[in-house]
Amino acid sequence: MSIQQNILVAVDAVVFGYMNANLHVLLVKRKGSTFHKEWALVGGFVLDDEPLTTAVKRELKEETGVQLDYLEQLYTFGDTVDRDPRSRVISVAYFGLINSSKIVPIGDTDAMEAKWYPVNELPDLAFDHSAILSAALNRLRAKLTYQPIGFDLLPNEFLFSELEQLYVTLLGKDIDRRNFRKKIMSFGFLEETSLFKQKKSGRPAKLFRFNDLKYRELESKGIYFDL
Amino acid sequence: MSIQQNILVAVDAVVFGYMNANLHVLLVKRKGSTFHKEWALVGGFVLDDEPLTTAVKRELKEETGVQLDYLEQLYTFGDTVDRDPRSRVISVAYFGLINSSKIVPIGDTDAMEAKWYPVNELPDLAFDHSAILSAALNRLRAKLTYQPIGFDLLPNEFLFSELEQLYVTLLGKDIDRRNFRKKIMSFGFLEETSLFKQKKSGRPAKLFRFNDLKYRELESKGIYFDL
DNA sequence: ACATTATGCGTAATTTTTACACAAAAGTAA
DNA sequence: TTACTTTTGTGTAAAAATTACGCATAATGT
Repeated sequence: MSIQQNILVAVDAVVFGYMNANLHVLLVKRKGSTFHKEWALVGGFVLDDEPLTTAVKRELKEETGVQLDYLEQLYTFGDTVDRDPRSRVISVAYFGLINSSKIVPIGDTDAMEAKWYPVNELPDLAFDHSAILSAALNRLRAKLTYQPIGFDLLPNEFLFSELEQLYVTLLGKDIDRRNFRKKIMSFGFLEETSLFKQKKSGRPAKLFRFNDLKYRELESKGIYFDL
Repeated sequence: MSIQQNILVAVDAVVFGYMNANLHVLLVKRKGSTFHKEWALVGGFVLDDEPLTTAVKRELKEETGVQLDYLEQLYTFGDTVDRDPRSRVISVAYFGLINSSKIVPIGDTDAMEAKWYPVNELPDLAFDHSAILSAALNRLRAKLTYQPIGFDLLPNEFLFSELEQLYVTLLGKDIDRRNFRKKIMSFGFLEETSLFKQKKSGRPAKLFRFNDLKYRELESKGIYFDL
């Protein structure tokens, strides 16, 4: 078998972070010849002997230094704009989340190269990255309602009101605080800590923790988590 | 930008058909040098200027002559066995369904090259095709419960008992005939025809038809279809 | 005509979801 | 120290959805 192909394989990552009660995406300013100085998703070409997820993590490390808490394959975009005029590129897009307490503020200087953008204040993006980002947003919102994925966007210990706020922000619809709490607690993967957190005013609130082990145990029993 | 890559891009299709009250998969017997005479999914290399779905349809036509009623991207398998020892291959897997009345019996001769296999009597498969098939089965089963995808496996006109049987077979759990019917009918995308079908014995049953337009209208209103 | 097979309904019990209000624990300002 | 504001924490009743369940109808075969 002797196949001659001229298609390049790339990976792109849509990485979401949650800060200031808002969803953010990690973008980098391109330095290459194509789309020079434009904002784009983190990504790049896959090495010959490199697994796809390894490629994603490598690019992420090289370009931003960020480490992921959640990563899954999103979709493969193959019928799109070329990166290099001489060759077609197909891009395997990934979708990642990062724990908000691990977020390193980057790109606040003038010589910035990577930056967290609020999803409702996005700049124009290079390539078809707007389409990829849009697909990732849909996936995130859909997944949020049947998989406890929101915890990967919060710090390890968080207030119930923060969790609630996250859902309100990402799903864009109101939640009844009491019913929400009842539902989440009924799943059994959240545990109270002995810690409290005091805001500027109001009653101090318990901090909660997501018990990943417990979650996996429940999941393996085929239990569903509809919100 | 001058990238030298040695990765080949292929597509593979897991095509499901439903016949004799059983789910089947379309397999082909390989003729190439690698995995010669072994059974495999339909697939092949993507042409340089060819969209991915076009490649899937082309391979399908070339190798089996089958036309699809439903096609969606499944997953990209990239960390797997090489097809060609000289190069790495990543494969974008697709997932397709075919209307059971369009199924052409193939491969019943001795010189067969393509064949419908019942999913519970599968032969060993070439490459990592077992893993791909398994992912497709999971996707099919999951999707069946929130999207009216089962109709693409049935003839245009079908009995309610056939639809019910399909769900029982694919989901592997019992269904209350009356509740099932109520639920499906409540969605509003099934319509009665004036036709009847007579089995060997028993009361003749109405034939139903899936109204795709109506479905899309409902779907665009954001209505969900949980089973 | 009688037994057998499969279709086509309707209603009551149970479970899940939704709606809704008030007390408790802090800070702040008079 | 008291009154006011802010935020957390909980329970119950109404409504909706799901589940369980039985019997009449329309054919075939003997």
